[in-house]
Amino acid sequence: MSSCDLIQPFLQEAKEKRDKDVMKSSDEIREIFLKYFEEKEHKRVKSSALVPKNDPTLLFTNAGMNQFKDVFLGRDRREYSRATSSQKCMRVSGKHNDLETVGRTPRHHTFFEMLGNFSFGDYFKTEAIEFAWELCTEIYGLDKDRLIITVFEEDDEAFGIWRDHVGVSEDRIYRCDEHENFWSMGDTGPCGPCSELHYDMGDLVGDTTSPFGADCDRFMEIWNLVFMQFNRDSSGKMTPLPSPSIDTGMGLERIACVLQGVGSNYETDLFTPIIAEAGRLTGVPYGTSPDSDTSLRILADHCRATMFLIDDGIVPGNEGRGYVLRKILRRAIRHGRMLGKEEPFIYTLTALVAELMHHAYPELDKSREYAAKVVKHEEEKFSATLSTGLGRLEDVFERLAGEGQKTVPGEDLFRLYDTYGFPFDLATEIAGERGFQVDISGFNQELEQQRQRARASWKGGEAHVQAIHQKLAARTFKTTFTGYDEITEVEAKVLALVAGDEEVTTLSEGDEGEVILDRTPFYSEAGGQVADQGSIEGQNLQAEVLDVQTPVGGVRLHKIRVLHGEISVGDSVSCSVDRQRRLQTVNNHTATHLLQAALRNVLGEHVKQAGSLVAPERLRFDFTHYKGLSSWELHDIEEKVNLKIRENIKVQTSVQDLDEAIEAGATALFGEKYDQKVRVVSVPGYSKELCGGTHVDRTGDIALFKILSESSISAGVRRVEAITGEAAVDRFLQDEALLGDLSHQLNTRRDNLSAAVVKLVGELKEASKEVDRLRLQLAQQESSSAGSEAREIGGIKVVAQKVSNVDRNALRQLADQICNKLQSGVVVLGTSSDGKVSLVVMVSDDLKGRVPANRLIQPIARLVGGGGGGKPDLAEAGGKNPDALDEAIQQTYSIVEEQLGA
RNA sequence: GGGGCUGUAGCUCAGUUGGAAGAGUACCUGAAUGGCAUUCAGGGGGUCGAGGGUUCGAAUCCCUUCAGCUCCA
Repeated sequence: MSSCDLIQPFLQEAKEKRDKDVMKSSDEIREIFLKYFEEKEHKRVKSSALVPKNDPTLLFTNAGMNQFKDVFLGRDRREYSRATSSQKCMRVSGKHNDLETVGRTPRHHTFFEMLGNFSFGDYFKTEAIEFAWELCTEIYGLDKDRLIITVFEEDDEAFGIWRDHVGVSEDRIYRCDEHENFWSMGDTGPCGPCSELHYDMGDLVGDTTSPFGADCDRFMEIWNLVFMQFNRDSSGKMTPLPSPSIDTGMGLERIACVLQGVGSNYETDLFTPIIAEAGRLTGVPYGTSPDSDTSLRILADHCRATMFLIDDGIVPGNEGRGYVLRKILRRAIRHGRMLGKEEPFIYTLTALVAELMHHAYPELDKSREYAAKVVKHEEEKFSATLSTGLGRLEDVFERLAGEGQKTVPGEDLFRLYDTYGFPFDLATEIAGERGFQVDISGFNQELEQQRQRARASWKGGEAHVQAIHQKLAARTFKTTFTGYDEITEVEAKVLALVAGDEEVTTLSEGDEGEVILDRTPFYSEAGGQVADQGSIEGQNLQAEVLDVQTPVGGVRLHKIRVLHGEISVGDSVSCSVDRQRRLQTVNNHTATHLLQAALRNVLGEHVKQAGSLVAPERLRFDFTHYKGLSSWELHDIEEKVNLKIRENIKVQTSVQDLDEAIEAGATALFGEKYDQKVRVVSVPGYSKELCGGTHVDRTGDIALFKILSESSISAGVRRVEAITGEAAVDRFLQDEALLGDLSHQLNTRRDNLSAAVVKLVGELKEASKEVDRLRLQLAQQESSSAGSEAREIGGIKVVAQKVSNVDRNALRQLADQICNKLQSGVVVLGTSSDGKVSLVVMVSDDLKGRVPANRLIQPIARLVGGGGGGKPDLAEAGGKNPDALDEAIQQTYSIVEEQLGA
């Protein structure tokens, strides 16, 4: 094989670089890969974000093909059939969970970059294999004698290509089983055999004798070529795909390891600067001991992951992706501590990561400072978690010492870990220092139980796309959207009709169903903007449009209800959007863009959209920010948005090439997939966003912008809700009326309202205190004028009285005073108000053993139709029968007598 | 998605079968003292996260909800 005419100059250049040793930097290795496939007519595609879009089955992007998944599945089409990318990936949960092994092996990472080339029904096995071989041997200059090939055991075709076409000798081609060399996306869908390139590390890892296939570090898989050849249905039957595809993946860290001639990925230039800096900061340089080296490797890995996750809009939190980030960060902090560094320092390492990687990922520059802030905050918070955990651990030690135990039960350790986030290994270490054993198996048992609980309740899965919609998608309808300019009386033709789960030819009066048109003014719900509503009319038809959705690419479904007549496939109809509703929505949409610009302006460049809703009534915008907004900031934001509205700027829209638009600074939603041609909406001089939504003509149309609320929706994500136009004006008028009413009620000028309320509240407080005081005084007078002399019952002074105009608090205070005056005795007071009775019984300390208040009060309370209780020195009760109060008070003496006698 | 924990004065937190909302610290006032967390006396400060229920009575029990922490997926 030879044909590399196309890339002769490129090949020449590569060879020269190799000879001069400049090809060895990872930046260069990545660039060469992408450049090579560009030379082979591949479209260079930017890495998608670590947060997969529209794929609930994935927590993180974990392979280069993720962003092309819908293309492979035939749900989406691109303008190119060959692509290449360097994809950011995370393998930290689910099927590929490498977290525990990171840093302990030379190869595993949480974050890594996957180089890949893809064919969407274009070339297949022969070219894929040729490309891989040529790039490895001719361009990267790998030693052919160190390369080992594997193919799927039944894939004679691939075996043949390697042996006959490429010329690899048979003894270097291994056939592997389904487990190793057969790939599938899920239980159903595209699948096929793979072929892998392995590199013999040999002397680099000090192992030149292990056979291929042994569990060792000698042979490293560097490239996996997946041949998407079949479609597997739910019964397991495989049918050949009409246009087979290619998906390949080569870990950048691994090929760098090979090309830089080192034994471990951690010794490549992707890691060494971070490890060196971590060593400097902790004072434990690399090479000090195996344990400290492991910690340094973990630190380096986790710092990379942290920086990239934060850049993609993730904030440490307590669930989902945020939790994974927190876990990674805390592991890093923990290893920093193991190296003796307790003060925050990880945040300087993440900044270093941003600096090292900014050639390939220039966006990191923008989030470097923000990431440092977030990481430092997390480092400080973890310290707090550790110290409360430490306190709890001390309590456990104390308890065990009291019980004479020598082993910390697994239950305690698990509780500390599960509830308070105290690391198990740290607890073990401290226990050891205090001379305690730990029950490891007990701990693991608890952990396993928790895992099972969580798994048992896991219901998640892929979002369900109705079969009928899938079927329609295959027919590739084309619906032209006229709704940017033309929204009423748009002539269209009915292409298809759906009722329930079936395709139909006609919908009649009273029916609800879905219709696909060739042209439509109706906006389909997307990008947060809700769908248009309106009407469809025809010769013998009147129907209302309730909703418009696009469940699968290319299928724009109008959900309608037929009011009169009927609609059939092939009919010509006239479509009109509800104009009022649309205008309000449009106001809110453009305002959302202004809001986002203002947020970045006021809060900083780290603000990233995390969701939005644009409805006719209001708009909602979620974004990443680490703390609540002050009223000053909110005010500032409102002011800036309103200023732009008053400037009455002409809103411009244009269709541009994606890369050009991004280059020109357009804000793209992270994780969103865009076509190659994108629509850019800009408010010149202020905002520029990729957006398919509908917008106002001039910003002045919005009239007024008012924020209604600002709140938190999850850790690190804030939500702002706002209104515009008519709704905002209405709101303003309502507020006006309210203020007018208030100043009238308080009889003061409106600029004095606040002061007046403060004064009023203060006075009210004073007054109610005064009332309490006076009531008590009154009650005192009443009780003394009623001749409160105590009766002697069995040598005990007893006072029983009814008082008026006191609340329960005063009743208690009064009883307290009388009791003090008696020095030794029993006081029973009762009062009634609002048809209810309150009773208090107080007994001096010396008597509470003989006549406990809580026992005495019960029979008295029964007399007034209630119950009560309390402590021996003080009891309270209530009742519902005020008429019986006098009688109950009188009965007190005999009840005391009874209880003394008993 | 499933567990566990927390929410009480500006801050750190007590609060027992449901029965008087507390301590330390900070703050204010007064007096004494004068060397590194000065002492003493007095005082202000609370929708006990929110809403509902049970009860004569709820910080406490039940339900709902919000926020934070933490583990598992």
